Amino acid sequence: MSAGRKRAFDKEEALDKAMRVFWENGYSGTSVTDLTAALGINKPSMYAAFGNKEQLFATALEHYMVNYRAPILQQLTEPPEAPLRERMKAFLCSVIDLVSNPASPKGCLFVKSCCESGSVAIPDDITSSLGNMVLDHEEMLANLLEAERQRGQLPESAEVQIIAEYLVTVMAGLSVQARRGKSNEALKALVDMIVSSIPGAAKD
Amino acid sequence: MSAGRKRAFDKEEALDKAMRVFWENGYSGTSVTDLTAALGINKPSMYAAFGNKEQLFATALEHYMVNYRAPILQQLTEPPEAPLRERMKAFLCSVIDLVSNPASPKGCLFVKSCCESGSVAIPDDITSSLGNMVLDHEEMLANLLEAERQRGQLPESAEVQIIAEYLVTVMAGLSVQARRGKSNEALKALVDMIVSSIPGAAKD
DNA sequence: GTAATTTTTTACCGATTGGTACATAATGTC
DNA sequence: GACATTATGTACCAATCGGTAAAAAATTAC
Repeated sequence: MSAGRKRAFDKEEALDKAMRVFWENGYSGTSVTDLTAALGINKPSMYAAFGNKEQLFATALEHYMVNYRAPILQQLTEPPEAPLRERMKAFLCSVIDLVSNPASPKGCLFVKSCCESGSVAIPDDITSSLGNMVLDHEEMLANLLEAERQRGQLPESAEVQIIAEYLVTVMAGLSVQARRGKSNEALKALVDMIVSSIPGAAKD
Repeated sequence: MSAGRKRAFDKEEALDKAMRVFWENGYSGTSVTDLTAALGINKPSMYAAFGNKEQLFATALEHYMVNYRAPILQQLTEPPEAPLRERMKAFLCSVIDLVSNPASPKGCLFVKSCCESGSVAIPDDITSSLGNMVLDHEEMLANLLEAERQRGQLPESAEVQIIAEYLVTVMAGLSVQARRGKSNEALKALVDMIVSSIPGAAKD
């Protein structure tokens, strides 16, 4: 065990709180004072634990992607015996539950950050890593859909790359709609229509 | 004619420049100094002409809605003899041209602002007027679709409200995708898939 | 020309920004 | 207990934030 005074706060808890401040207010809209107030710690403690504002944001964004966004993907693959159409509906409903959860800021932190990226106030490192994240996400979806196609859950002619990009686009749109106030129920009323674009899987 | 020194800059031109700064960097990411630098004027001139930062943003947003976003709606109604499906494609292509125009900031200022809305740094007036704008937009689309339905361009059973919300959702998604770097061509490859969700209009 | 009016320029305001120096407090090692 | 190590609290930094006071410059009305 290393020597020294013990940290008086839980680092993982603090990270989740910081993530929520960024989620609510964005990178530019969040001040270091906002963060330390929400975390209940002083600035030197924050800087010692997380580097600086930019590094804390990057860490918080990754925390969000791993703990909030990534788990939803599971709905798309399980249970494997369910029709793809049903799994897609469940997947989209989970997305909607995330972006319109009453216990969290509205919308998706990732989508919000993408909209903010490219601004002069956003560090270049963050802008480029956000770009990579979207590409990775689309690639993962495309691979997953390709596997479904080979299993016969999509027609042979299905363009999995296009479908993946369509899904990412719709997910981003749902996030914006939730952010501006659309209810969970209103968004779920769109799911059938969204899924009906998927070739083959759309058939009842 | 009123007395006094003449304004040395064109107010409408300055408004368009200010709009582009907000479009690129958002409300929180834009400083008054950024604005005066882009407009080539001093701060007192800006405050005299546009009030303050918040009022200038509200004016710039309206300028955007009227001059950039609203004209696109025309693609959905003209020419009236074209099939709705074709007009919808043209409409979505115009949206894509707006959000991925090389001569403008990427994405849609309106969508970007919706994502920023609700943050503590955003004045409440702006957040609520953004909410109204989305509702107005959806209502306008729904009315327009209802007229098409009565013309026989949509099945009798078509739920025009749902279709309108679906379209607004997809438009927001396209904006986010453009912002994070997707090309005009890549986005247009999604149009057929998007339109194929529209009942009736989807049939060739 | 003179007065009234409006814009521009310069210089400034208090408050807040992200970030840190430094002393103190608490812990583990020996 | 002495010492090295780490965290905390206070107090501060230069820079920038949104916004303005006051004087000079330019214009029209008379």
